[in-house]
Amino acid sequence: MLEHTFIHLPNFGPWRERRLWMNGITTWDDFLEHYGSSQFHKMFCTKLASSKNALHLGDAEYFANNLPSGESWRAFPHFNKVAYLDIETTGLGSATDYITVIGVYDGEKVYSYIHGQNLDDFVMDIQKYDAVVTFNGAFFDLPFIRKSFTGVSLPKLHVDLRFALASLNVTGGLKKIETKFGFEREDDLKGLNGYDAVRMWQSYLKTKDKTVLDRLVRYNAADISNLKKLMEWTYTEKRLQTGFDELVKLK
DNA sequence: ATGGAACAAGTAACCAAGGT
DNA sequence: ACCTTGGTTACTTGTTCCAT
Repeated sequence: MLEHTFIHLPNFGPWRERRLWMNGITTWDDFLEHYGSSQFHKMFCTKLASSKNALHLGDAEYFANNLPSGESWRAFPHFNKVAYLDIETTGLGSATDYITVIGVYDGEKVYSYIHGQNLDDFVMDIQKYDAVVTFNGAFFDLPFIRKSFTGVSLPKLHVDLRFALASLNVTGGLKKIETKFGFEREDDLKGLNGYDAVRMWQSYLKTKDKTVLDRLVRYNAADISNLKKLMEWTYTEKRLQTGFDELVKLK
């Protein structure tokens, strides 16, 4: 979707972008060809040349900086190193709360980082990724991570599904949305919520029972693997919402 | 060329919202 | 308890484009 995107140009909103599409200018190359010699459009052409270069180099940060934050979903299929991320903590963020588990799903495998074991490995490992996908991560997970690991560098490109889904009129918490989509969880994970994750950790600390910790880690893993399916659905719906495919098909 | 209507984008202030 | 974004509203600025 990026090479059809013009909304990152200054003074360009959805309406101007749509007008370009209607006039048959559907790609950056179309624009450069059509306006390349125009003095008036020089600024725009320079910007689009940078965009082409950034896409070629796989520079996800460029698009994170230039796309309006509600439009970062457009970059999603262009980068394959995507971290679906979710954390469990001892609470909602009072001074003494800390992270118990971080789960990262790369689309194939789940990596679990556990307090007291390998939690710190997260700081190095997360640098491999171009983008991060969360549910409500802009509020909760990412600030909590930044507070816990000062100076950690997280991928700049971020799709927060809570907001993306809300703009598609899908609202409510993650569990409610999963039910709406018919996603199933393992039997012993059904009905668990974030507060249960707090209690499982406390129980693990008290009893040192590995099966309790294992259940907490699997609960976390279930959250992130569902994020991928939601992201893919969100991408197709958001793309449909722009009207791009419909407009281009008419040509 | 110029004025101005119509609409888009930008800005600022405020509020609502889900997660562990 | 705590976080940060998007939606809403009301307003200002900017752009397009038609009538003159």
